[in-house]
Amino acid sequence: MTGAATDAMFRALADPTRRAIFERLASGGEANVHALTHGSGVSQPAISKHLGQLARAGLVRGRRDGRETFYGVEPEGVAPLYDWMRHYTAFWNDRLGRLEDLLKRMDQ
Amino acid sequence: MTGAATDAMFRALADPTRRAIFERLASGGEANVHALTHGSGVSQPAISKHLGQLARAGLVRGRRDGRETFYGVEPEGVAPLYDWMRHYTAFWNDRLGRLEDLLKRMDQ
DNA sequence: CACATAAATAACCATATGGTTATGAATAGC
DNA sequence: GCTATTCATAACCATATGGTTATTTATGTG
Repeated sequence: MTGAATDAMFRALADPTRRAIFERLASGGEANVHALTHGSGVSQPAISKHLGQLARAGLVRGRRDGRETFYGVEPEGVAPLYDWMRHYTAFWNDRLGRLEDLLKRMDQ
Repeated sequence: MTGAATDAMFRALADPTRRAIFERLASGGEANVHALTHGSGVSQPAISKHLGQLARAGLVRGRRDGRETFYGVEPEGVAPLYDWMRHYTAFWNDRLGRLEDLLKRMDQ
């Protein structure tokens, strides 16, 4: 039905702590686990678990550097969200479809 | 931070059964609880509870008619999703922003 | 080498969540 | 008026989920 990727993504984004992590990485760029833990209100293991879920959903990616791991957003990871919106809501389908047509015409 | 509406929406869409209900209403138009229950794999009370959560998230709306309640999607309810995508991902911000500019120019 | 720091994992716990059956309240139909 | 139907709500239950405190494994640093 809805595809495993879509499911994982929606579930990953359902938790406010995880959304906060994603939003921070999206706005501020890469950060290591230590930095993400600081001021998050939860423990380091909690952050690591959230990062794991976000990574499994394709929303972030970890880059190991020595004893640190730097995480950053995976921009393409949000695509299922776009597709879902496009596919299942007539309103946004019209709107986004019209926009996509325009873009296509511009590129020609 | 993320706004109560956004939070309610993401949580409502996190469950596959609820997404299925929304998708069905989006594709097939209004339906009453009885019809939505049929073939859903879960009981009528479960469907009613899901509809309640979707309604509280602003994603669907119920219209009482006699002893039936017809539910349909609330197209504007998905807006927080669009806003979130637009705001927190540079990739889609560029893409959607560019598209919105084009639309605006077309309207003038 | 000894020690500190970073992050992942393990083990555990309280609670949120999605489901169930039973019941209630309102409306339709014979 | 009696009965059936539709939906919402109540009460309850099993499990998923998000959190915690160890602990382990690497990697730096004195």
